[in-house]
Amino acid sequence: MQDRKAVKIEDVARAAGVSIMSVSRALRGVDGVSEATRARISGLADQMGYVPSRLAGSLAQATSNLVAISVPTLFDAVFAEIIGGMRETLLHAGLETIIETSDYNPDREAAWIERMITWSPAALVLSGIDHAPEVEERLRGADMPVMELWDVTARPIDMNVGIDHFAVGREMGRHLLGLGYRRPAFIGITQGRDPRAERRMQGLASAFEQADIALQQVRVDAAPSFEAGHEGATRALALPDRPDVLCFLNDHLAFGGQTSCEAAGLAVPGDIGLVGFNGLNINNVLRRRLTTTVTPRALMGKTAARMLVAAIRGVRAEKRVTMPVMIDAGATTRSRLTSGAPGD
Amino acid sequence: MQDRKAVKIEDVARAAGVSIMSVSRALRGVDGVSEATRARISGLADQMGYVPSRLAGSLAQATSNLVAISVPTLFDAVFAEIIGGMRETLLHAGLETIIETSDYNPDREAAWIERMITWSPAALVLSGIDHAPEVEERLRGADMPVMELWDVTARPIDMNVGIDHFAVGREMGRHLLGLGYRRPAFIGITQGRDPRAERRMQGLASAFEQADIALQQVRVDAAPSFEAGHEGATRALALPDRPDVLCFLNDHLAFGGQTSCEAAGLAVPGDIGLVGFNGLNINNVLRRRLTTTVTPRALMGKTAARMLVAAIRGVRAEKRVTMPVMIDAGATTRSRLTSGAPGD
DNA sequence: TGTTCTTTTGTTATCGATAACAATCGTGCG
DNA sequence: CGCACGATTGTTATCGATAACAAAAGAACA
Repeated sequence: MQDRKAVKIEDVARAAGVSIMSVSRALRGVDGVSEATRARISGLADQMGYVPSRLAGSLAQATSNLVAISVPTLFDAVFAEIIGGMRETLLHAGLETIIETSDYNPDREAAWIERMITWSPAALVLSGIDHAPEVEERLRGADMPVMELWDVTARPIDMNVGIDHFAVGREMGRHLLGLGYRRPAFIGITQGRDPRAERRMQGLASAFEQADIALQQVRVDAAPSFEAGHEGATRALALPDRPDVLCFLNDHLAFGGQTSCEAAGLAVPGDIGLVGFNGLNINNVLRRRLTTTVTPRALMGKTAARMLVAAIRGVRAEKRVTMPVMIDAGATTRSRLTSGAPGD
Repeated sequence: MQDRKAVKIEDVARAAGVSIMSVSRALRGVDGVSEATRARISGLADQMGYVPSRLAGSLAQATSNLVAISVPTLFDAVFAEIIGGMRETLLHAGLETIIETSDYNPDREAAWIERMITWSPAALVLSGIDHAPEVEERLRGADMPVMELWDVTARPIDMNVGIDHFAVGREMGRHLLGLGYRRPAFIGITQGRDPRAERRMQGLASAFEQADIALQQVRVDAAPSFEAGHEGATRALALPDRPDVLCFLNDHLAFGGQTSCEAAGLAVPGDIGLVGFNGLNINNVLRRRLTTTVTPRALMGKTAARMLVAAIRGVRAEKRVTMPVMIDAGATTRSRLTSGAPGD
């Protein structure tokens, strides 16, 4: 019995000698069929190789079980981890995920949202809080749950789970000040491409500013990557006022920068400090543990997914969650003990 | 004019004073409407904020524009790159992608395929050629294009683009033999979880076997990761017959293993050789370039996507493509020149 | 000017389910 | 014994599009 011609609900109904509604009810597990007939029907459906059509089902219900998720990139394990954190919870709730990579481009995100809306998704998940102008307007009107993830804002489109990037940067800045660093440099990619990184940089700058220290900046015109860090660090080391600590956009760049420093014959952390962001797993196997801020990616995903599932089911409790982060003091900055905090 | 109550094709038709079929034709860009009315209709549709329903459209056409892609994991940049390679081509052809991570679990893949079929996807993409038994049977019958990616087989379900992992392993084995290595060890994860890695291992073993050398094996019960390589290398170095070259499942494990060697006070490549697989970008910024096999991930994805698009449009030319790979001699194995190939 | 062919436009059935309401069946109770 | 109510089952309309066929309008030609 190959399903040469796909069997549909009607065929099952005929075979079972019941109406299609009974089949529909039986297979969806909703109320309104006796246990006896439900068992008979679902047995028959299995046996006949019945495959329901989500297209038809979703059309009739005017909503699908698709959760559409947009992230900037999958090359950064961070987003893979966030997605991983969401997926299990969503799958458990019978929701399918569809993933887009916007490549840090708001217009791409906007175009994708337009396309996704044609699928009547159960919910929409966006990375960050910076969107193309038309997007906000579009989504605030819709009654579909929208989750903005990874960054926080006082006025989310709908729901929001993330970390406070400005505070993260400031915290790290204070930490570095405490360790005696006085010539910090930030190494990132082209201004504005990664708004979260910009906010961290601003936080960092604000911390140093309180000590009347200016944060130097080096920008590489590339995607956030090992290579970008490598190049950025190389350029930073050539600055007239050579920095005593390099704060990278994230761990990836920091790893790439590390080799630049070694190539330049600089000892880490003796001659120069290196700081990343995220606390990737690779850190667990490095000889010299990177000083970084550890972000709760998987937990963030899971939290967001739980809130989404609740919202989809009509329960709307909390709307905004700021997740805690933790500085990993690491070994690529000098430890407090040995710091002789030289005035400059 | 917010689309409080979603405008549908009928509303546009009424507004334009034409039938819904004219609107349908006009907006899809199919033949059968004059240029004048097409322009008028699509202008009106824009203005009214009309958003077509893919659910309805796909139901009527009995096929969606969804291409469903299953990969083992997104934590490995390799799969992110393959997906990246496909996406652009698919998007260009008006196809949407939906991604699953099976976590190297055939049953999860099988369950996902069942779920995806309910969406009438335009095509299905699977990683590798090893599937749950029911999957092959299920898909060979279906008339939907199916692409098996990343590995090659003489008898694909439908289409197949990949590399010959056995040959890759054998090639590397010969290379290492030529460099004088005589005590090789393979470091992987639990047997069978990653079938491609097993085939590479077998290729490696077969090369060494021809020189009457046995390949030792170390298995770590974990996901392929930096940490797994770290632990595997540590264990390999403790073997009674200490290996002179460690062949890791992939670059990730090799990077993790590198620190083990350094921690053990072994010089690379002086005391021990390290070999990876894939040629990840990180290799471009390492002080010591990893000896590895470079795989054409993005190109593979692009090639597969092109073939899929053709198949979806009804053109079916080539069905099987084996992509070339290249050994990157790197600096974590001794160079031919300095090798004194000591007999053991 | 009438006929035929080609374009353009419209009508109706259909895709495969679910929602809302209608009908039937038992059973408890006065 | 008969009525009413809850549990089960069925009927019809609908979701929002496309396919297939039908009709009308122009263009070309004798």
